[in-house]
Amino acid sequence: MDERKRQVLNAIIKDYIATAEPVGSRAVAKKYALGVSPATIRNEMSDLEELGYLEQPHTSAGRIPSDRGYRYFVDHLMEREVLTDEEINLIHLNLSRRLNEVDTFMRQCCQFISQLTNYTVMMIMPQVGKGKLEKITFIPLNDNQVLLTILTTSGLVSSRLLQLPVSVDAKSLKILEDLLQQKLGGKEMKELNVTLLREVSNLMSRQKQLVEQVLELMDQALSPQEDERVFTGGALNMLSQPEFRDIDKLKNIFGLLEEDDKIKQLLMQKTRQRGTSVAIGQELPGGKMKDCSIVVSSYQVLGGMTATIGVLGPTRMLYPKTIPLMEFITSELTDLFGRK
Amino acid sequence: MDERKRQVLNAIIKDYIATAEPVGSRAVAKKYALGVSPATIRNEMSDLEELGYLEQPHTSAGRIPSDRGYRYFVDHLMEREVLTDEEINLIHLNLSRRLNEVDTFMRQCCQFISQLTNYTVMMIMPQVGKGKLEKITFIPLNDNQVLLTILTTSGLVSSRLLQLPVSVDAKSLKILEDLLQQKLGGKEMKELNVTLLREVSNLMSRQKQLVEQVLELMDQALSPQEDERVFTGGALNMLSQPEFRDIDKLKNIFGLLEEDDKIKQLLMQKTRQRGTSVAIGQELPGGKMKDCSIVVSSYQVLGGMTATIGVLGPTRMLYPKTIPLMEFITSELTDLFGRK
DNA sequence: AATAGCACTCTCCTTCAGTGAGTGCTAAAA
DNA sequence: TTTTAGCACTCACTGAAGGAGAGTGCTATT
Repeated sequence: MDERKRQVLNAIIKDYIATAEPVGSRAVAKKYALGVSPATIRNEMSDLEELGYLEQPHTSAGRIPSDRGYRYFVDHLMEREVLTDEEINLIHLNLSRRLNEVDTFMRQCCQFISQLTNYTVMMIMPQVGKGKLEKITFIPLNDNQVLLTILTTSGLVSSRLLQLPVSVDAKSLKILEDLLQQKLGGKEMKELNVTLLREVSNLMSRQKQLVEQVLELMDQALSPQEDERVFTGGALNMLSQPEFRDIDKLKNIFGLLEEDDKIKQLLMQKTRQRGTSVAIGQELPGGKMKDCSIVVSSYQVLGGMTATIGVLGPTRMLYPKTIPLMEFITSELTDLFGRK
Repeated sequence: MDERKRQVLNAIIKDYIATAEPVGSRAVAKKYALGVSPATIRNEMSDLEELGYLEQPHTSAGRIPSDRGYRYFVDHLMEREVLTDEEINLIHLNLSRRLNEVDTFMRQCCQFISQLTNYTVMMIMPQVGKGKLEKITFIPLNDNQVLLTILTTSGLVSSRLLQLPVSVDAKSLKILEDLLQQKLGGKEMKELNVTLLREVSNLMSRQKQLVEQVLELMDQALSPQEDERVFTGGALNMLSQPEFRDIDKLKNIFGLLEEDDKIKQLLMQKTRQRGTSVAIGQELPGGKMKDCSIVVSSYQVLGGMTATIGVLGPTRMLYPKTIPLMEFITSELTDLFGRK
């Protein structure tokens, strides 16, 4: 893999990313003045194909990058674009705006990033289940309804509405609250399973039935299923990509976007790596997304938890732009959620 | 418009709904034994076209229903399908399941209805802003964060996290809470604008600055924009409709689905009518959705508020199935939210 | 008033040749 | 040995032409 091969590969990938059309030897020689003739380029292209970096849709067409080609491009060739001041300002403006409840914030964030990148965005929420419980509160709303709010060390608030089958007076509730606070405060959220809760319930022998019911509701409300919400935005952007003119491909992708579990799987797989990573084409699980890539980036929240953002686009993605963008955004988010 | 014309129109629309292909005179005569020859049918079809109920894609093709034709079908011709026991059970099962926080419930509801109908579903949440304020609570979480929860007469809870720029002690907060409760309790939510809040703030002269800030945050948090959340589900279903093989049409529709404001507009327009109503093709505003219809249905929530569900599909929609389905679902929801 | 017959229209499909972009190979030049 | 020019070849794409098929509209007949 000598220097000229790299130049040729770089040129082809850049051109293909820009045009979505197979790139011919003549075009490379012309646009990216490498000082050699098309014939020479052809030889190099032939070599690159043999090495697995390029593909040919049919014998008399130009070349397109293979997944492996993109991988090499991302790892070794591309020159990262530097964010413009304008973009930086825009990001600051949009991310610093009133720190809402997590839910709203995530939704806005998705929309904003999808506008910025022109790709589809998927996010998973910082998992409440992973911090330590800091404060637990019951608010009696009326005889049957109680609002349960939980604050974790990560600074996240999660609130759930509990429908009680029997009425409870405020005093009993207060006692229960104090007890739970005392027993559960400082514990890891994920330890709050039925077993532990039941232990507590044994202590409250007086109103055993009530306690049991409250605890069961709590357990249910805090289940991971409820916990790890998935957000998406900018699915529309997929429709503008020429590679997804085909309805069947679109069906695959939109099908995935409506299944939260699949998205989680997709994002979690890459989350272990710190910072920003890329999965290209076949590197994605399932095989249904062979023409897609995702840029996955995590940000830290207080308490050592991570939240994850994924940008989904065609393999022919603007990596040199998208990757720095996501790195910057997640570092901003880490800042935002990292300081109290 | 004699009986036979109606039979012919009915037959054509039923056939077109089933096949999405222009319907010819021969096909009508064969499948829907009307006891007359294709030639006779042709004459009737020609008349129906003159009356505006049918259209012809080109001279030598069969006929397809016009928007007006569908309208006549929905209003006068169609035989409503009766829900099967299976469907009724399924609906019961899915709607009665644990009454979660509104948010989660709405999301699940959207998904469920889109699966049931095979169309795209849009919902707007019961508007918190339309009930009366019943109970207001501050929960101090730490020095800077306060959780504001509001219960309305409709039985809905809405909670918002407030970030205070200065720290507040619990006692002051309690005083403020009591005062707000006293002054604002029983007031219509939509009256809770800055003016009224400021009035309150004048009463709290001691800690004026703090109060101002809290109130401003409250006002912001309760703004209608935050209030009227829009949910969608089953956008994927659109991709299976043959009329939306065309990417540009899809873009229009998906574009709309990502704009909450447009959806609100769409649903609100029809909401005034009680019960279930249908908007067909050009009857929809904007002109971008000329091949779509929506079935809009509202359900009542305690306190006289209404929430709205819209089912979006092609004009060639299974009206006889979808309309009864939506009527049943909304009546179930009214039941569910109507009883305490 | 309903129907059979028939010419006519228009789309869709297939075929076919022409065009152009691009390759791969070979032989000559550097 | 590497690079280049030349050239034949391949293959997708386009547009024209022709045939098939579905369906209509008109007219004459029942």
